[in-house]
Amino acid sequence: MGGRHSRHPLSLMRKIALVDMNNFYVSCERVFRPDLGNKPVVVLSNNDGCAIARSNEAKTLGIKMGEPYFKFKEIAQKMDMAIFSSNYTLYQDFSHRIMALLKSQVPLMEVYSIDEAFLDLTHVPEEELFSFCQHLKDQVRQYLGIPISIGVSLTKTLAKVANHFAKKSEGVFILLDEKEIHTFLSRLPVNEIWGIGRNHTKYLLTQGIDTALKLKQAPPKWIRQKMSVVGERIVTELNGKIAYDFEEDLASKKMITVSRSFPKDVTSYEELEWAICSFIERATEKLREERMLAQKLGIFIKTNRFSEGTYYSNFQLIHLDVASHYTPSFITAGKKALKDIYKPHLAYKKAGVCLLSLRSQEEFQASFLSQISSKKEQLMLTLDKLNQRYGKRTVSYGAVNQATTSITHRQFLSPHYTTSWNELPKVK
DNA sequence: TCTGGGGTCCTAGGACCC
DNA sequence: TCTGGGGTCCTAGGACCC
Repeated sequence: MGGRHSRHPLSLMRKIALVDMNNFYVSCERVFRPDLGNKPVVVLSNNDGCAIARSNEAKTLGIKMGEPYFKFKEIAQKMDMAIFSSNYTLYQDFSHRIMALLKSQVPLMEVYSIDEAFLDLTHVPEEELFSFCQHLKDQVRQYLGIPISIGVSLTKTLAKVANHFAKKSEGVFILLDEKEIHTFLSRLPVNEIWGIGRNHTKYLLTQGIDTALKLKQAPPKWIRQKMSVVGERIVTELNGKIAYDFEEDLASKKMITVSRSFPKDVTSYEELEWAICSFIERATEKLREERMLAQKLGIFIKTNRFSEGTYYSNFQLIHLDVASHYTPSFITAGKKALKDIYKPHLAYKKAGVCLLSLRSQEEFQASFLSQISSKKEQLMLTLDKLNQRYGKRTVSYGAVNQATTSITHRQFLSPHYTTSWNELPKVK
């Protein structure tokens, strides 16, 4: 497959692979149910609300991503479709194992999502690329039972494109040759490009840009004006120049969210408060797992966006005095914020919390300690002056030492991370 | 009856400072 | 009538992703 006549000098040419696990959640379920190999299979979201993964057979039957279950329940029964509630723990575990296997085969890898990873294959000679990828694919299939597709090209965006065509062929697709890139981009609808969503598609179509090739050839300045740097980067990448390089460090999280749709409408303040508190509990748990602290808490509540009548959705952000990972301080703030945005006589369908302004414990600790110690120094200087004026021993230096040590201790070594639920009402 | 959950990045505009 | 200018930081909201 292609690449032999590339005009790029080898030394400058990056080869980037995108590995994508096919119909990932469905494939995980199939590992334990080989009998479902050729049957339509669908995995549902939380509360069994809508389809979030579909086997090829289910796609053929017209089941859309995100389609509510009640809308295709009938056809599901008629076609003997296998339906699963989602099991994220299982999928996460599969993902970790596959990523570890891939990582052991390449010098540089970036995990992009639960079912996708970018690999740097620059070191693999062009004529060996195909078999190298084929081997990766076979290994994952053999050891973990999950089918994957691999697309290789010059940039991440083009690797995504290559992967798109890999899915339509044998699962491996190498797209390095300029002419071939041209050909395949001309066959790709503009909305299939990574980063071009509904809104940009709509706009581009009005401008007569309906294929990836036309976007590639669009003037970058005009694109920048209309679609900001994001659009400009996409064009750059389509032209084979890297705009999104591998992420070096394992970037730490910038936000932690916990939210749920309620299976039934929630009307009482107490139930809502209970939900918010349990979300905060889970969110702060995640925060501690990440070894981080947060200084802001956001809470939101929404009524059903699909039902007629007034739609109410509100969000409230609370600034804590001190960054923390201590559940009760967020609970207190959350309860107060909920009072501000809660409106009685409404049926709430969804609520959630998010933690923002995250910092690593180490970073925060360092700045906190330096603040404390500079305060302490100031205090000591003042004490010196006082003692000189009024005679020594008037004020004890020991007291200052003790106070600062105690503050430090309380801030970082408190064992009381979780809260007790005694004061919270139970939901029947 | 029933419609997911968790993220990232960018921009414009306001507040504030010198 | 004339009414600084530049920088930074923060926030809300939009767009997109899996």
